[in-house]
Amino acid sequence: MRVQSIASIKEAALELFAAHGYAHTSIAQIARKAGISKGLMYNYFDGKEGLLRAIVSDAISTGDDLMGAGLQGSDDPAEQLTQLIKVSFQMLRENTPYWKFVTSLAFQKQVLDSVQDLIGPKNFENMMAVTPLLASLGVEEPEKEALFFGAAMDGIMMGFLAMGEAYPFDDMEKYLIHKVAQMQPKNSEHKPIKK
Amino acid sequence: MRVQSIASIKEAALELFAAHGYAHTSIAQIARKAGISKGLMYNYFDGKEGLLRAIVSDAISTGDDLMGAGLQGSDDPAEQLTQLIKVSFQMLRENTPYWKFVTSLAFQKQVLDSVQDLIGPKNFENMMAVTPLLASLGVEEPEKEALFFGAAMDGIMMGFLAMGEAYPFDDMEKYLIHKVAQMQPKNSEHKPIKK
Amino acid sequence: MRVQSIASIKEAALELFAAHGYAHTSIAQIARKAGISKGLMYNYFDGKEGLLRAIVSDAISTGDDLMGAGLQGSDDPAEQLTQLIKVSFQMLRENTPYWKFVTSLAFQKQVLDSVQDLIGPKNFENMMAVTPLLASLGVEEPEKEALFFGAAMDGIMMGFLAMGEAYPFDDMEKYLIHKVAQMQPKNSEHKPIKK
Amino acid sequence: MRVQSIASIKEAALELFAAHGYAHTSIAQIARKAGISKGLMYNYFDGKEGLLRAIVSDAISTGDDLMGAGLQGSDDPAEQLTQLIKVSFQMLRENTPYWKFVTSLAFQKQVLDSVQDLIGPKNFENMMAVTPLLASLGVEEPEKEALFFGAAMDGIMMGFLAMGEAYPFDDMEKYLIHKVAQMQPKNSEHKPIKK
DNA sequence: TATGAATGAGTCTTCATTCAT
DNA sequence: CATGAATGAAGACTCATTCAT
Repeated sequence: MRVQSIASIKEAALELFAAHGYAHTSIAQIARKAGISKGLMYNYFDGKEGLLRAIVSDAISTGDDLMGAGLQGSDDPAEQLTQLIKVSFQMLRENTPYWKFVTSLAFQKQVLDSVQDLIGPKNFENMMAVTPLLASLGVEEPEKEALFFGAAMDGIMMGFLAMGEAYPFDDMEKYLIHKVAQMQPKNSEHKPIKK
Repeated sequence: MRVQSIASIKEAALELFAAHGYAHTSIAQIARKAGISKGLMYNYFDGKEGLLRAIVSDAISTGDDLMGAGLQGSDDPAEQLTQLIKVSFQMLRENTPYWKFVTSLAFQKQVLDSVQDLIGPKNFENMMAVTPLLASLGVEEPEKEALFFGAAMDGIMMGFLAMGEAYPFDDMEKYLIHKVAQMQPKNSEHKPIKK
Repeated sequence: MRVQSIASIKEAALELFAAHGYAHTSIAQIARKAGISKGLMYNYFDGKEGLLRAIVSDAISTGDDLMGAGLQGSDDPAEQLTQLIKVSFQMLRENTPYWKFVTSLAFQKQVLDSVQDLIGPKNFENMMAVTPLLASLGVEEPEKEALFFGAAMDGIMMGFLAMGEAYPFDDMEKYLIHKVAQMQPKNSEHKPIKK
Repeated sequence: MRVQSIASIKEAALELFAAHGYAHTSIAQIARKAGISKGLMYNYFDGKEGLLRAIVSDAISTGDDLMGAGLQGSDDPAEQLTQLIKVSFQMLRENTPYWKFVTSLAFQKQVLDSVQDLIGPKNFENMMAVTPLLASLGVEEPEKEALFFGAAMDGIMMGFLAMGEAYPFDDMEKYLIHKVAQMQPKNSEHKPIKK
């Protein structure tokens, strides 16, 4: 029962935050949508901000799991990169308003610092994961290329989130995968590095 | 005096919006900082939202002017691209909080739709400007590459705006310029790079 | 107009605080009684607490003025002490609920510290004023007697405030004055000290 | 176990009331500190108010017991008065926050009337106990002197409670005892002071 | 052109109390 | 005897906007 309530609160809040933004979603709206009283929310979360934190935390876990799963599907770096791209694009496609919301938090001073603490390190972690893959593909400056690659991913997401269906999202996914394929070292005699 | 008042209102509002966000800046604060009364603001702008619209509109003009100037400095596509990059990075460096704010607007449902109408087309326009440059550099799929390139620019901006000084902003600028240099067509007989 | 509003807010708040206590008086009640909107209160005072502070501050000023006036009516210490007593009792008689309220604040942790800062020093100041009077009346330990005297005054007030009309307030006033009269030095040959 | 629970609830509530005030202590806090559930509290007490009433009632009993013990230590009125003073001061010294809280209740309209019914008569009872002692010491107006004396005690308590360590509490105790000693009747042939 | 007093709807948050289990 | 999930009313505070002057 407890678990049920918490879940429905989070769910309702997430949808409303994604639809109208954090600031423009009231506790009353969340409670109404979740089918509970306003007060109950405060039994489980540390205010509106705590609720946001919980949601973002969940989101990051989900993202990490998906990314992790993408990496484990293969030992080939090119394949892994491709998987990473596919998983990311799929995530965005399936839950567009939600990721739009999470991304927007990175820019909002008005939103609690603690949330930014959760989001901030993600960029860095992503780069750390991609760098060795690029290195084993023979890229000259793998760290910078990882940053560049990550930036492109973010930018595509940004374009998609900002422009919506008008953005050639699927084409960009293919283009990225195509670029990865081009990175394939000619002399692929030495086995891909197993990580 | 009318012009003077309008300018000081915009200036004050911009600084406050950039510093605390749109939602967390009150009309009272703006009026105080601008040295005018709350009422006067309503003589010149259509409420808080109208003020925001005016500011964003100015910002976009400024950005366009800078971009245009960057393009006109040379006839060589590689040079022009390089200039575009340099100008963009410089703009961000010189006015970080301001661009962080403008960028954040792209993600905020809470902020007036009319503002998004101003921002939205920018991505497309940028792509339109870059595509012919890439084409003359012999890039195979210039449209997609323009989008990709623009996305990378946006992503770098995002990283810088979100992470601040921790982001290797200068390095990324060099890396981008380096990439442009590599695009140089083989038959570069007609125009050697000057700089 | 501004002055008028501020005055009516203070007046309404004072009456309500005195009648129902600080915690049990709502901003809505104050606004209704003062005939203004809830919001206006926040234009002039720093919230409910700021309003309280302003009221207490006013009260202390009033008290100081009355006390000062009491002391200036004569050069004779016994007369001055008597005046002090009379003025104090009169103050309590005329504005009982009000002083009950102010006194109660000294005991309330829940009420802002800054209010206690205003009230706290009063006890000390009163003692400082009475000590020289007692000294010139030949009292052996004037400082302690001043504290004792002040304590008795406070205690009488407390009794009156707690018990209301059942407390022999007038009798106690006479008794105090009688005690002061007994302090009169027999050899009153040396003139009273002029302060 | 019932007794145990009741005791721990009272104890926890008393400490919290004393530390943060009645209004600023929540049932949840009390239950947590007492190690029981919120619901259980309502099995034993008639809500928050009933709990307060029970606590105050206990406090008054304790006070009465101490006072009674003080009176029974001797037959000499002066000795008895001295004992009363010592016991009272000791009580305050040992449990300052607690008495500060109980005293504050006398001033709080916000707190249940029924509590004031418990506290109110105390003043009167104390006077009734002291009057005969003063009479046998030859004081002229023993009733008024008893009230005056009681008021001084209350006032000292107020000063101590309001000002804390800054108040010369110990000195005032000695001064009071000194005053009692001076009341000694001239024909003190029958019983010299022992201590 | 300019002021700032005034409004009132909208928000978050707290908490004593109830009740199904 | 005991729990704690759930409620809902109440309260403090914010702020864009209006309007008489």
